[in-house]
Amino acid sequence: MRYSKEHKDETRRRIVAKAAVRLREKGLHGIGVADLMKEVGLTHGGFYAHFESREALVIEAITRAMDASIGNWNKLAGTQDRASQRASIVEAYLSPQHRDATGHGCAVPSLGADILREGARTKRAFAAKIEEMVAALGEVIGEGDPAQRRAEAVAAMASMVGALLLSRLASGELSDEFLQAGRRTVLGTPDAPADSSEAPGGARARK
Amino acid sequence: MRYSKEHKDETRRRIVAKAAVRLREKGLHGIGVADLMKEVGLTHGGFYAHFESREALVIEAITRAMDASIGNWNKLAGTQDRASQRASIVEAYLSPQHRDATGHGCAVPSLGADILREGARTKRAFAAKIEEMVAALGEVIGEGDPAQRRAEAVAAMASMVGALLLSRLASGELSDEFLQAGRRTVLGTPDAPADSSEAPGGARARK
DNA sequence: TGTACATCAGTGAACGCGCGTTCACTGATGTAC
DNA sequence: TGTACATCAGTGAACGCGCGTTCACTGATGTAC
Repeated sequence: MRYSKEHKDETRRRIVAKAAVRLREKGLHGIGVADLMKEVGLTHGGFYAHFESREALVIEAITRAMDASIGNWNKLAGTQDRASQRASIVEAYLSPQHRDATGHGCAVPSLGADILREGARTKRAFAAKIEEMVAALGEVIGEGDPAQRRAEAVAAMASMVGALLLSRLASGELSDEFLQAGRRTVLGTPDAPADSSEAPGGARARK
Repeated sequence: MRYSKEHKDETRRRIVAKAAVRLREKGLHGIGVADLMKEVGLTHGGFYAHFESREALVIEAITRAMDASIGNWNKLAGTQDRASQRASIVEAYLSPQHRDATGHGCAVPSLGADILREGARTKRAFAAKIEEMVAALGEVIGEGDPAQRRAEAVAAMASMVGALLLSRLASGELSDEFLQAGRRTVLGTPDAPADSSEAPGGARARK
């Protein structure tokens, strides 16, 4: 063999990693095989030594991206009390950093709509990962019995995904308002339950 | 002139209407000029008698789709007390019907992620419509002073968009759980604040 | 009222381009002897 | 240790296809006379 097994595995890993970033940034059809391989420093013909088809790579890249989210959440489990864990996750998810780092963020807001139009294989893989995300989230942020924890995770995920997507879509002021609203919805209303200190136009503290 | 002015306007309207449906269903690049014109009963060459470019049509179709949402909400204003209006909107938005009717539903969950990768013109048009949606929603469902109403609208929109998107992505059981969770988040927890009657596996009443 | 001409929404072939995939080939390295 | 051969990750031209856009043309109808 020209290259060791490790070399081939490493090349494959680099392709998947790059795809996981670029697909989230540019959409499920936003980058082609040729451009992707060029970014990894190779030519497009070699792609099919690693993957059966473009779709196979897409599924792997998505899986990898979502496993990263799940892994981050699992790592947090048991490190603090549940309320603090919830706060950590929500603050990170609804931060301007996450909003602006599409390529390295959660795949649900950036690729969700795209996935709905893909083939059954891709859709199934994504749906399975969403189940895992809910389960992981329930373990880290939920309180009470399993059903209660799951319900909290489901609700939190919906608000976080919607707030992040809308904060990316909205311009200026409103973008931060979505992040802020999402934090309040999921964490309760810590600072001011019904005050009017958030008059439009005011600067909005983050974090 | 071969056809009256009304005839041309009518043709144009049919193209925009069909595009508004198909784009939401199949994504911003999911239907081409030729197929779209065929669905309207014409050939593709005639397209450019109506639109400067495909992008121009896309912007118009999106605008039309979002105006429909805004119009629906505005129509409701003042017909009931605000709490009932809120319930009407949320029940409709997070209904299985809306989940399953991508082509006729809210453009935000179905096209939001696509929009982020489009040109500045498309992005600006979409952002402006999101502002309008928030404003309309605040008028119909919000309580209190304007800032408070706006904050409620922003929060409600985030939860509704996220819940709908996730309910489309999730398979089986979890799909309904997202709709249910979204309803509870936005409407409060009407039936059972912290009970465990929603054990996984149980049938879930809708409406 | 009747006729010749102008208009222009719609037609359909053609274009240039980018894409996913295929395939014959290369050449560095592991392996057999 | 040294040499001939086999392997296979990676190369780059070529393919078939679909897309957005252009353009010369058509032909039904409005308008001028």
